[in-house]
Amino acid sequence: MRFSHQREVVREIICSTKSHPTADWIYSQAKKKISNISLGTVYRNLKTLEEIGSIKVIHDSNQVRYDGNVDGHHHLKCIKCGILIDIDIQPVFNKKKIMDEYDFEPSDEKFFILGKCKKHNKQKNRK
Amino acid sequence: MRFSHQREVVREIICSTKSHPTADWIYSQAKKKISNISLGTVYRNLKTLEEIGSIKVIHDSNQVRYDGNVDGHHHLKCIKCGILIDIDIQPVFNKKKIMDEYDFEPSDEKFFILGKCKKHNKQKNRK
DNA sequence: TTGTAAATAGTAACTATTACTATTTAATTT
DNA sequence: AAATTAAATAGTAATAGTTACTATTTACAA
Repeated sequence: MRFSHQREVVREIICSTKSHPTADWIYSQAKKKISNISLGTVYRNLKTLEEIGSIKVIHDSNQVRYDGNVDGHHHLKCIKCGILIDIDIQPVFNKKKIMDEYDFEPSDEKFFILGKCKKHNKQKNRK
Repeated sequence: MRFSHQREVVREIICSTKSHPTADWIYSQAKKKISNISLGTVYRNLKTLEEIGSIKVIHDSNQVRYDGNVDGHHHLKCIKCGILIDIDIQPVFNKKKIMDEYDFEPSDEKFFILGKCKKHNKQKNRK
């Protein structure tokens, strides 16, 4: 694949935030560096970057978000403000039951925990 | 809320299948019963039915699907054919760690297991 | 029955994404 | 260093999925 300045800018924007941005936000940030960058270019490069494993796509309800953290991890999602937070825990499940009962061969998991983030829970003893 | 024949038809279509249909498929089925039903009516009723808890919405990659099974359950997804299969297992995770380390108050979970369904795995001793 | 507000059908509008095409550019060859 | 070439781009048009709008219909209460 040929080097592309636009692709590098898009990649850097995604990999330098933990905010799980949308295509539109990435586009607005990219325009700060390349004022005439095209939205189509952003979308094309998002797809390319995902294909080569530089970023991951998160389907968060009806929004598509992008994640520069490509290590296996999962997410907390606040039901009040919608923020997505990376977590490094792995859910445990009965793999044998899945294979035996459903005749299914698991290879990956996507796990979302919904709830209230620190700004929105009712915890009393907050610092 | 007022009774609506259209809403009942939509609900019945969703609740009588395990196929996790899309809005479009529901619309095509609904037309068999009410030939001039409007797609807008289908969408409006999908939203209403979700709000009153009669159905659930599943965000499956870039597709929106509807589920008549409203009991807490999760899904297997085949990476070959895309089929979604209901599973009645619950993932186990370290809730205390989530609360302590992330200051997050979990209330619900969404869990997808990706892999190969019985039609697409490599199991030898199939019946 | 009649009155009414909710729900509908049909259509237009909107949003996110992809497709198209002439031009530009990275990288290779001379 | 200039010429070559195919990949990538900018700008625009098209598409798909969904929501908004409005005149008409319908459930149901008075």
